Formats: sequence, structure tokens, C-alpha cells
Amino acid sequence: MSYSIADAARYSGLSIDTLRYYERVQLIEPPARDSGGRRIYTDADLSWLEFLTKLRTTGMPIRRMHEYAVLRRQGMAGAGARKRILAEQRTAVVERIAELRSCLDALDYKIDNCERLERRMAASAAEDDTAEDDTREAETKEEVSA
Amino acid sequence: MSYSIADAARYSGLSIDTLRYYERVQLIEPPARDSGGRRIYTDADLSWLEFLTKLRTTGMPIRRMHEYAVLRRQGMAGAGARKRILAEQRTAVVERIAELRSCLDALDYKIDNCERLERRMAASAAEDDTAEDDTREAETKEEVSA
DNA sequence: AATTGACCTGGAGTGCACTCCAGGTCGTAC
DNA sequence: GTACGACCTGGAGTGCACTCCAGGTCAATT
Repeated sequence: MSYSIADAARYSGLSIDTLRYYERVQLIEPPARDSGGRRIYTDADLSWLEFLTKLRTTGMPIRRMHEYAVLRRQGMAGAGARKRILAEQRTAVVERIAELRSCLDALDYKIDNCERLERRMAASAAEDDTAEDDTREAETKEEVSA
Repeated sequence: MSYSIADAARYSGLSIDTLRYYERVQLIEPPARDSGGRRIYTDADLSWLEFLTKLRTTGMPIRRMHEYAVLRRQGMAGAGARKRILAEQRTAVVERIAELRSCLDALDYKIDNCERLERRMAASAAEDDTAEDDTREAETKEEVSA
């Protein structure tokens, strides 16, 4: 099958401008053109784009994707170098996931803290009808910035 | 304890310039100054910075961190809104982790592919002494772009 | 008294990854 | 035959998060 640039954009989730930009920076090879000079993308182009978006998702900079693209064009000869790039990226992703997980813990802790504050505020609002408790309010102030 | 801006940079992992930048965009409140007008950071400042760097790691944009910082200054009154921001970010992080994991699978698949190509190349190099196998070479070409 | 090094300010510059624009061409639909 | 919509080009502009710079202050050292 063949696809217009609009189709390719739909399938890849990239914008038309981004597709042309990727071509300019040589992440993708110039696709074929129809009689009117319009780009025609193939299924192979689309799966390459799909992989590129995955690399992008992993946080790989365009410069490195470009390196990879060049090696890909060299076929088997570039396989070793390609593997190295991918393996390195894999390590980075594993690290990133670990980092995010630890941030998740921090978030959970803080979310919990906010919940406690909310409950305490609700409680002290109900209490306002009866009496004031300065000690508890002082305590709370400490926790707010924790 | 109190810390110079250089100390704060060391502890937070941010650069001195970034610390001043965060102050300008109001992620942190202007710290106290010594007699010579130099910034003095407190332990509380450092733990806030530590949390900020975690939010940054999760991919939270500075605009949103600023929102959060404003709510923090409001103490208990902002707790509910703060919780909402954190919970939203938590969801984003969970999604991000899932995304990264799926990319990890794609990477593994491709790494495997490169390995196969490498081995095949080594094999065909050894084979060069004896005979050529056109069929296998054609097959390989297909796989190179897969 | 001069030098040094850490810090200060306001503002300009950088790198990245797009994103937008003006002005033009093409092929179909009316 | 003209109006339309999708596409084309080269190049400028954007938003983000820093990062760097010039020119200056201050406290301690030589």
C-alpha cells in the first residue's frame, strides 16, 4: 500500500510538518513522489516511523536517531553499531523507569500528606463552633511545608 | 544549618544559575541574605528543592511546578488543589512507565534482530572462502529494515 | 593596598524539537 | 475555466529550560 503525507501523519501520530522535518534532518529517506511531486509513503516507511516514535518516546535525541538511521542504511554492516546504540538506550530506559518509580513513592507520600491536611482542616472547621486548639494549629504549620 | 548557593547547588544537583533561575520564576521563595547580600539557604529550602527536582524528573513543566509552589505558600488552604496536581502527575507517571516498558519490548526485539544479523554476517564471512548463497543474502536484506 | 574568589544583577544567548508561514503548484469537482 | 483542497518549498518563529555573560560588590588573604 501507499500513503499520502496526511495518511502517514495519521498512522504515525506525527504532524505533517514533523514528517517533513524528519525528512530534512534525515531521519527518514526522501519518499517517492507521485506525478504531482507529492510524497508517497510505503508500509515500510510507516513501520520505520513507528519505530522512530518509539525511540523518541524513550527520550532518544534526534541526533542519535539520525546516527541509527545512517547505520540502518548500511544494512548488515551497521548491525553491530546499531545494537550498541539500542542496548545503550535500553539501559537508559531501565534507569529512567527506576527513577520514575522512586518519584512515584515521593508523590504518594506527598499526596498522603495533603490528604491528612485536608482532613485536619475539615475537622478544625467543624471544631471552630466549639473551641480553638493552638497546639494543633502550630503542629499543622510544620507539616504544611514537609 | 544554612548553606551558600554553591552548597545548595551541590546538594540539589542543580546549577547555581538554575537556582537563581528557579527563584526568578518563583519556584522557590527568595532566600534570606547575609550581610553581603549573598543568598542563604536553609534545610527547609533544600528539601523543597529536592522535591522540585523530583517533580522535574516526572516531567512536570515549570509552569505547573509554579502553580504548586503558589498553593504551598497558601498552606492548608491549598492542600486540596495540591493533592489534585500531585494525583494527576502520579497518573501521568504511571502511564509514562507503561509506555517506556512497551518501548523496552520494541528495543529488545530490535536488539535481537541486530544480533541475528551480526551472527549471519560472521557466518557468511566464513562461508566466503567456499561458496556464495544468494538466497540467504536476499532474505537478510528484507530483515535489515524490519 | 592589591588580589583573589565567591557571589551579585539584568539581560542576552543556546539547543532542542518542532511549528508556522507566505507564496506557489497540482488535480479533481462544479 | 475556476474554485477548492491537499500538497509543495525555503525559511522564520516558538516554547521550554536552562546557560552564559559583562560588569560590579564584598570579605578574606597576601
